[in-house]
Formats: sequence, C-alpha cells, structure tokens
Amino acid sequence: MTNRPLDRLDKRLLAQLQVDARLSFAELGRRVGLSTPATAERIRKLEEHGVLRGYRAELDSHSIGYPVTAFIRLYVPAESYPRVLAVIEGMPEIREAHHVTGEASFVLKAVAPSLIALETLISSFDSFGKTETSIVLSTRLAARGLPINP
Amino acid sequence: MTNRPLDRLDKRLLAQLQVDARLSFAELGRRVGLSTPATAERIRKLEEHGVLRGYRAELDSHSIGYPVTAFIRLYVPAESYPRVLAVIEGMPEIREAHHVTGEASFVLKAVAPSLIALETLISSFDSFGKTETSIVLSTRLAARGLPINP
DNA sequence: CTTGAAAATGTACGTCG
DNA sequence: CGACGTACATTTTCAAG
Repeated sequence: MTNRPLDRLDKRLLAQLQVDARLSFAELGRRVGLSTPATAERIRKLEEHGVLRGYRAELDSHSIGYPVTAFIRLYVPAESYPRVLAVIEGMPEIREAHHVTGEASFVLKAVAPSLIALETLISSFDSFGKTETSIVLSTRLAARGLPINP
Repeated sequence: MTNRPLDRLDKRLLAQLQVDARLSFAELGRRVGLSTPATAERIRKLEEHGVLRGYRAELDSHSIGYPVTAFIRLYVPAESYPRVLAVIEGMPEIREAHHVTGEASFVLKAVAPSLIALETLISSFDSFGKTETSIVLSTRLAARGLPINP
C-alpha cells in the first residue's frame, strides 16, 4: 500500500465517483479530460492502492424493512473485547462498529425492524457491561462524501 | 413513492449491488436469471421508487488526508436546532448528522486532518451547548450492507 | 497517455405471454 | 404490464505506438 500522492486528476475522478459510482470510464474521462483507457487505468491503480475501497449501492433502509436506526455505546472491560467483537460479527443488523476513546469502548450503528427487535439486539450485550442507546429520530445529513481538496 | 413490495428478484439484485455497485446489468441479469433489458428496467424502477438511493464509491479517508474520525454528541436546546443545522450544513467534514432520542440532541460523524483540526471543528458548537466526543481508534466493522431477507 | 479495432454492454423498440 | 429478442449506439478492453 504505497502512499502515492494523489494528483489533481485522481482527486477529480474520486470526487465524481463519490457522487455516482456507476459513471462509465468514458464519461469520467470526458469530465476530467482523459481518454477512456487512461481513466480506467488510473481507477484500477486507485483500487489497487486501497484509496478506492469499493462501490456500494445506498439503499433506503425503511424500504427493506428496517425503519429503526440507532447508535449504541458499549461500556465493556478490555478482557471482553474479543467476545464482544465475535458477537458483533455475527449480527448483520450492526452496520458499523468502532473502537473509541473515552468512557465507552465501542460505538455501534445498528438497524432493526422494530423497537422490540432493537431491544433484543441491545440485550445481547447485557452480560458484557453497560450500554447506552440513541435512537435516530431523523437523519439530517447522510452519505455526504469526503471533502476532496483540489 | 409508492411502497411496492419487493419480490425475490429485486432483493437479490439489491443484495448484489450493495456488494459491488458497478456490476453491469448483463452480469446482474446473469446472476439472477434475467435478461439485460429486464434487469435494467427493474433497477430503474427501484431507483424511481426510492429504494435505491444512489451509488457511492467508498474511499479510504486516511488516503485522502483525513486520518481522524470521531463521533460527536451535541447537547443543545430545541430553539438552537435551526442554527446548529445550518452550521452543520456548512461543514463538509461532518459526514452524518442524526437527530436522536435521549439526552443528546444530535449525533454527528466527522472526519478531520488532525486532532487540532478536530478541536477547532468541535469548538464551532461551543456557543450552542455541551459536546461529547468519541475519537475512533480503530474501525472493526464498516460498510456492511443492510441484511436482506430472501 | 493516445489511438484504433474487436468484444461486451447499454438502450430502444417490436413482440409475446 | 412485465419480460424477451433484435438492432443499433456506446462502452470496455487490448494492442501498438
């Protein structure tokens, strides 16, 4: 993973792909002033170097049966981390898990089909320590791409 | 935004696109047993109905100059919400903002090029109320797609 | 990085169940 | 109406310069 510096063209390509990951190489090339093969090759290298980690369709969680989203803070002793992480790994409704500074050990982002299901999900961690949950009432800002300096 | 029920084929298409949003219609069709035009038409409708909200490239934030990620909880009185949201809107380093239940009013997810920059970002909210920040030490799970029941 | 040709894919339309 | 097959435009890929 050599940390190649990104030039202006790379940054413009990345900025475009953050907005629409399905843009064709031809269209991307047109927008930045590059031929199709040159564009494809740059993107291949950005993937190879780990700058481009993947392309994800963004779904409406409500439409797929998950109207509830919540952030859960876990307070657990360090010796429980491996078991906690194993539990998290096996729960597909947990979409993110971060080890963080401060009192809490982990911050989780989870979805659930109902509040009862969320309650069940949270109780999976009862044996490890305390939890604190913030249920999302409304999302005011989401899926904003990373700012890219030109 | 009529709430069409998703059939098995829709779900399989969505599941594939969550893993790789750049899959061709031809390839998607092959995987679920549909012709290319039929696949394209289904996906067009899923977009139209708001089930498919977009296609995003996932970038490595560290590679683009943002080694720091943090969750910030904001404690502000309801009358400050409009001004707080306006501030958030104008800060590209804030990637998510959710209005939540519990003591905190908002949960933010932000990136920063340094801890000093994060400190500056957080201080933008000092005049509105209290903040609590959890800096991400390591991400154990990220970009996991929503579970889709067949 | 560009050009140019061959293969694959995307899209529009006619047709069938 | 939804899915298919054909026909044609666009895109992808690969070679060579």
